[in-house]
Amino acid sequence: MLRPSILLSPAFFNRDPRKVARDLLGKVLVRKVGRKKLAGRIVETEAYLGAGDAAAHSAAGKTLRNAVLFGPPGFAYVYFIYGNHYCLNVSCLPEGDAGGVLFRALEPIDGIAEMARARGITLPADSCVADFDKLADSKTRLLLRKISSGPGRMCEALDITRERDNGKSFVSPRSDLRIVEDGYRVRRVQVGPRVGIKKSLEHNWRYVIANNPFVSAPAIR
DNA sequence: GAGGAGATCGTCT
DNA sequence: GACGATCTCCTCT
Repeated sequence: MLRPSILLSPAFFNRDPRKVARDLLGKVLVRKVGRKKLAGRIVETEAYLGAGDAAAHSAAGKTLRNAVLFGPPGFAYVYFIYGNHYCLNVSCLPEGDAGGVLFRALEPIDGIAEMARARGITLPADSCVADFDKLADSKTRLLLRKISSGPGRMCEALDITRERDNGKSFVSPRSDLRIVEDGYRVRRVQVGPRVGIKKSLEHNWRYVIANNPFVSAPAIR
């Protein structure tokens, strides 16, 4: 069940992607599919900058694919990767400056059964993330983790595709893709190098909620 | 549990 | 034509 929530404003995203990435931890990503609501707490992000960041899609300048990153802050940049997966980002910085935050993992909190179904996962009837730590059944814990622990998994769980969602606003109350603040407080944030890239490895621009079981592998030590 | 390899296709050069 | 901000399955330990 969600607590009362406040929609994040464009100003929240109109900042350095590294600050946005850190501050997004603990916020809730909400997806509306018809009358159903799917939601998950953001537990892992990565920041990508513009021209100075060789690992960023925007490093080589504006193209048809990455145009959203150069647009106004608070919009969805969705791309297709490895012939199999979609990845979801949010644009940061003012229009004209490229920058974004990649969502890497969510802790499912609403519409869990629907998200599991979208991933082809069948959950036991009594499974509930609220008491994850008390779940004795390690198989159920593993299944819950597989719903949205990874950028590709997360997009599949939320039914996000480039065709439908690229360029969508995260900050409009009418959008079916929103990020809200529900008062959750992050106790500790861990930082580390970004995953799956070969350039700019010296930067620790991956942010995770410490000890959260829904963070994607490899965990930061 | 860890590590390796294959799948598969859009984007860019 | 090469590469990639990934995931899953399979094998080995």
